[in-house]
Amino acid sequence: MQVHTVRDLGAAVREARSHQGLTQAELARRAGVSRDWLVRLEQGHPRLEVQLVLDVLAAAGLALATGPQPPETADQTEATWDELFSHLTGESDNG
Amino acid sequence: MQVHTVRDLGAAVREARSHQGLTQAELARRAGVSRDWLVRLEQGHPRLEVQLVLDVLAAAGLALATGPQPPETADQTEATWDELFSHLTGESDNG
DNA sequence: GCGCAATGTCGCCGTACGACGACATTGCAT
DNA sequence: ATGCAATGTCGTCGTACGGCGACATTGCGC
Repeated sequence: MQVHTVRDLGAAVREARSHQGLTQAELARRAGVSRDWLVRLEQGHPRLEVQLVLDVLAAAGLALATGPQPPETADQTEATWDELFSHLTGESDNG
Repeated sequence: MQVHTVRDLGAAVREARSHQGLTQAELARRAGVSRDWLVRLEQGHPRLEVQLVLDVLAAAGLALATGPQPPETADQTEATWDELFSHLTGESDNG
């Protein structure tokens, strides 16, 4: 999933969290932040400490990668979140 | 390039910047941050505003992506930075 | 040796962060 | 309707951020 704004990060965290059945309180606990703060992240608040964001990403089971922007990118069809998290929500999703 | 800490982000920005022949002042100008701040980012300061970080990433020609952590990841051999930026520093790298 | 550009550092100021505790609201099961 | 868990919001406090301007240092060319 491409990340351009904090809203994207918030959405990713929220998806990952709910797909794992974690509450805000639990994820915040694991990541070492306040629940209050986690709410702000999921809402896309722009002025958050970047290291805390990275901590939460990790605690939520999300990896982050960077690299050169492709010179020109049209519409890249990406997998849905349900697909991305299929290995967490239910191993056997066929049938 | 995997991003785990702010140091990783700082390194990525610095690489991208120098590979494009940009000065700190110029990149800071384009991203709308102070040069002072950009120095802190490249040094891996952990308490930076995440949205500003994203702005600089974009201004430096870096894309950011997130997704579920692979269940188990051994040592993934990645391309070197020189390879990643070959299309910026020199189009023709063959021969 | 000299000048220039780039980088890294410092002190100051206005501002918002991040944690905490309490509360209101929402969603769901019974 | 009731009870409970989860979520979102508010006010307060201590603290560091982010921008600014100036300076020291470094690296390079001549």
